[in-house]
Parts: sequence; C-alpha cells; structure tokens
Amino acid sequence: MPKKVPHFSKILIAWYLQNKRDLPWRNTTNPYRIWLSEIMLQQTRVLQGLPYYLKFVEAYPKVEDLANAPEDDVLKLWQGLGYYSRARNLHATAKIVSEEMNGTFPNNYNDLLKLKGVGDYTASAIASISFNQPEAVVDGNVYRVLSRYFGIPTPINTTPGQKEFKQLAQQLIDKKEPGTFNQAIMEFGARFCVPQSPDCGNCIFNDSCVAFQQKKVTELPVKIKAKPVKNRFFNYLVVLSENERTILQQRTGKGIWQKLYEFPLIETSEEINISELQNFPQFRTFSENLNIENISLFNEKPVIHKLSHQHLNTRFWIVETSEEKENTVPISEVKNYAVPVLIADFVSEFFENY
DNA sequence: AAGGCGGGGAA
DNA sequence: TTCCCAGCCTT
Repeated sequence: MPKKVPHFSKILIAWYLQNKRDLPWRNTTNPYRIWLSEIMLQQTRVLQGLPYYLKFVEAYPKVEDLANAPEDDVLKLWQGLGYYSRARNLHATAKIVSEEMNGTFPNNYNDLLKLKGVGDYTASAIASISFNQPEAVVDGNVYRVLSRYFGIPTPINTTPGQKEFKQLAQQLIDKKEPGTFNQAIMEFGARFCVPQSPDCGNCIFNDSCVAFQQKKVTELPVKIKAKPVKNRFFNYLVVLSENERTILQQRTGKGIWQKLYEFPLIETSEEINISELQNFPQFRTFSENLNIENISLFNEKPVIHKLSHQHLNTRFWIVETSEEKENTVPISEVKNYAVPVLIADFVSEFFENY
C-alpha cells in the first residue's frame, strides 16, 4: 500500500453522489438485473449497452423468462452488441439459475464466480451492489484511477498487475457501502479521470494524485501493446432465387460469431476474381444442386469490417438461381435471424426492397 | 502467460 | 488512425 489515504473513499463517494448519471440499473439491487447489466457492460460503454439493457428487461423481466427463451431469440436481441459468447453464457446461466437454483442467484463472491460468463469483476460487482459484500471491482476505469492516483507503473494487463491493483482496490473499498464505492470509482474513471486529456486542474484529487504531481498522467496506466491485427478475405455467396429466397448458414465451431447466421462463405488468402472463385472446391460443393443463371459482384471495392483483432476484407457475390434449393429462406425473413453487423449492413442495403 | 473474441465512440 | 470501453474463456 503506497500511502494511507483515509479520506479517499469519502471524497470519491461524495463526488459520485453529486455527479452520477441516472441509469436504470442504479435504481435496483435485484441480482438478476444487476447481473444482466454487468454482463452487457463488459468491455462495452454505458451508452452502447443501455438500449440493449432496456430491451432485455422488457423482453425478459425475470430470469425464468430469459431461461425459457430460445437461444436464437437471445442472440437476435443481442445482435450488434458484440462478444456474442456473453449472450450464449447469459442464456446458459439463466437456465442454471432458473432450473437448478430455484430462480435465486448466489449471494456471495465465490458462488457467483462459478457462473458461466462471471469472472472476478462481475462476481465482485454483483456481490457488492446486490448483497452489500465488501468485494472490490477492478475494471478498466479502476486500473486508470488507481495507477494515476498512486503513481503505479505496473502494466495492468499482466498477472502481477492484476494482483496488485485488485489488492489495492480491496484495501480502499468502503466496507459500509461497498456497492456505492465500486460504482463511484468506476464512474469517476469513466467521467473525469478519462484516458485522454483529463481535466486535472479541476480534479478533486489533484493535491494528492501522484501522477498529477509528477506530471505522469499521460504515461499511466501502463499497458502492454496489443499485437497487430490480421487481414482476412471473405467472399459471401448471396443466393437470389427466382422466387425471392436465399441461403443462410449458422456459424459453428470456434472463431468469431459462433451461432450467428451468414450467407455461404468462402474465405481466401487474398482478393480473388470470379473465375478463381468458381474454381474453389467449396464453390463447386455450393453450386452442386443449384441452377446458377448468373454471378455478379456486388462491391468491387471490399468492405473492410474492422474487429479489434482482425480486418475482414469482404466482397459479396450475387448468385442468381432459377431453382429453389432446400434450406433456403425467404428474403423477407432474413431480418429475423441473428447476424453479424457486417451482414446486417449488407442486408439493409441490398434487400431494402424485400 | 498468451491469444481470441465485436462494435462503436472519442480525440 | 489509435485507443479503449463497468472482461471472460480457452489453451
């Protein structure tokens, strides 16, 4: 512990009570709703997650409602929020809580941690906010606030860093109102001690903040740099049959977008032309029981869909067919499937008249 | 310990 | 462009 700061939590909470945003999950301690909000906000900004939270609470007011929903419905409602394993784990955990725990969430850190999709942060958040347990959360905001305030240069995305900051947060937490303390330090990081150009001149802590005193605010927190992103090349085969049907497939196995739907996909190592496309074994399989009348390229210039760890250089090939194949879906129903944003954007542009 | 996993907002 | 967001899981 770098220094004794007996008033840290008092000052922080006082700031929070004056400056906190009025968010729907702050008007409840219901563990189902707290859990739902915390899962949604993992690696996700409040303003991005908020509309999804409202949709989910309306569609599934109780954990039993979520548990009884088809997985496809849950994924469809989650569409656009990203990190879809969160939605799959959310649904699986709802079933466990509903069917094996009598609809009652665990009321302590250790048992919460056993739930799918619930890690150290989320278990601490639920334990403190719903059950008043003194469990400190450490999210991206907490790393930033503590590394600056105490001038700690330990890289935050390493095991020693995680341990050090967790221990420090645990020492600082207000044991009388742990939930309020946790939300206060996160809100302070999100709204005041921001990553770029924080307003240190007007900060409530600028007389004791080590980073400010030593002019190291821009250097903290320290984070090991991520590896460069990989380029991938996607060729989607958009079937357009005479009677306005197309083909959708569900993604299985590992990798991105598990259990979401997309058009038949041929991934290549580089950009290809139409004759190269037709020579791929996957294309031959695809076209076996299909009566293809014409193939055209929708976008000459690839759409570059950017994920945090890969760039998807994507071209859509329009495959007009005169016969109906099995496993086709009416184009008018495509909008009912959970699809990646990359597909949703294409669909809304190309199928807007269907 | 390292890598994979989305999408979007802000500077 | 780059950074990073109320992180977690698998290998």
